[in-house]
Amino acid sequence: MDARTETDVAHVAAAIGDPSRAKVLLALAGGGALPASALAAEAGVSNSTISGHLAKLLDARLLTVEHDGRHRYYRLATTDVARALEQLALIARPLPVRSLNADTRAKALLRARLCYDHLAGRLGVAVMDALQENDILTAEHTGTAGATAVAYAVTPHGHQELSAFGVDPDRLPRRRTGVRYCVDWAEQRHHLAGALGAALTARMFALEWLRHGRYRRVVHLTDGGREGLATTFGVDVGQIF
Amino acid sequence: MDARTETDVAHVAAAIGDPSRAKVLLALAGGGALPASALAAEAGVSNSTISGHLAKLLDARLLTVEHDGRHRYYRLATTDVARALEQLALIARPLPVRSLNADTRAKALLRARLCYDHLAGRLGVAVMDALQENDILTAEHTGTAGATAVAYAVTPHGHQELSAFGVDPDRLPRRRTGVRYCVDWAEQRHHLAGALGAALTARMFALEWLRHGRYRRVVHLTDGGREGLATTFGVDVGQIF
DNA sequence: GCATCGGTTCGGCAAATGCCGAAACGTCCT
DNA sequence: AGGACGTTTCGGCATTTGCCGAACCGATGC
Repeated sequence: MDARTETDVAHVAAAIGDPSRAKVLLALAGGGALPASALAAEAGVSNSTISGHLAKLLDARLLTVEHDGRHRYYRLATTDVARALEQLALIARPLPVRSLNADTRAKALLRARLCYDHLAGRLGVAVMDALQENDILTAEHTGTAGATAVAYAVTPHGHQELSAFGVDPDRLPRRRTGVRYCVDWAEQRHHLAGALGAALTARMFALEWLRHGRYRRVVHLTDGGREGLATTFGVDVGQIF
Repeated sequence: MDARTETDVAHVAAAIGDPSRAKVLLALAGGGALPASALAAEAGVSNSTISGHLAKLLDARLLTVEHDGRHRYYRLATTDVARALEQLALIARPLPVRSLNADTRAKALLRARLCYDHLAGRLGVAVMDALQENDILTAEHTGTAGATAVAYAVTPHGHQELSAFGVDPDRLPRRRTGVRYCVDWAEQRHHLAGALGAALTARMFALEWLRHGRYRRVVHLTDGGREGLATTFGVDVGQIF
């Protein structure tokens, strides 16, 4: 039936396991696409060096390229790649900060960042909390006592609210799990993922509640966003920003 | 609040990303503990070489050691490590088979294997299916249309059945999610994980339905197991073995 | 059509890495 | 106490790997 055999885990891991390449992947973990030169700057190496790295990442199927004239835009190949990165981050030690710049950026990432295509960090967790408190999402601890399944579901009320907000839960891409969570590596708590998380995040960007930072993965909250989150979803961002 | 900053993904990935070390990790992915010499044999390198590798894996927090006299038993540090390996396997290419031995082993892994502490492979998926068909587990596609949450839960009926089988869903370790699924890298479908999956698997081993193979990760189905699975859970293993 | 620009390829260098055998270490057994 | 055993440490070797600058390639634009 299935021709698949043991898989070459070492090859993929080796592809990720170089500081420069990891920086590239993390820079793309915000779901965006960047040209080789930008990635070279991000990793702090020359163009020729990054080119070799990118070739390796392509070979390992971690990235894809889109040719566009003389530009080549690289992005993560699948959401599975992003998921693998998050899973590794869950195990990894915190990295010592090397510069003031890196420090402020690290702090920004802890506050609010993109986990491929949905909101993560303290803001992501706060939104997740607020959605539950306002009866938009329920944490269904189905099963009994010990055997709790931490499944999240959209309530009927939530269905209304979300539609009013501009995210129709019925019109999400089919082939992807709608409501899903992600364990936030920094907060060790859940934030909203899946198709719904992505759609909600996209809508917030569309409404200019959120803005990309200098690094796409970093997310900034606008004044409108601060107000919108408070009035629409009851998110108190006071603790975060 | 939280002192965590950007994490050193590259370091962990590099630790996994060597063929010998990956073999070690995969050998331990069955949840067992092995001494250094056994791991050396598994990876096909000398004792001195494996010692260096093990030191690296310890440094990256992927393994833990238990000293026992002149033996030292190594095992995966956390379930997160196993999860990361599975996630990487989901991306990785199938590895070309090098020997007849490796081929039969690879086929055995596809049939039935341990995913750290619960059953995976075709058998794992078959059990998962049967549990649902027999109303022991329900796939609650909560939410509407597009926003389906694929949460699994134990039914009241299932609660009875499982208790009768010797797995009390109320007495599972608290600190772990009870009902959980895992995407099987070979089958691309769900198999049962979490505390319940682990308990169920353990019980099957206790009843001698399952037996460890030469490699702990490989699982063999006994005659009793074949019958037990059929009568108790309605699993048809005809297609698999 | 020629200069420019983004990107890859090539050559060469320095550093890191995997590997082994020999030796050292600590534990167990007699 | 002495020998066997499982494991780690050390020294040395061959290979791989990351890095850069220079040259090259193809698309763009004046």
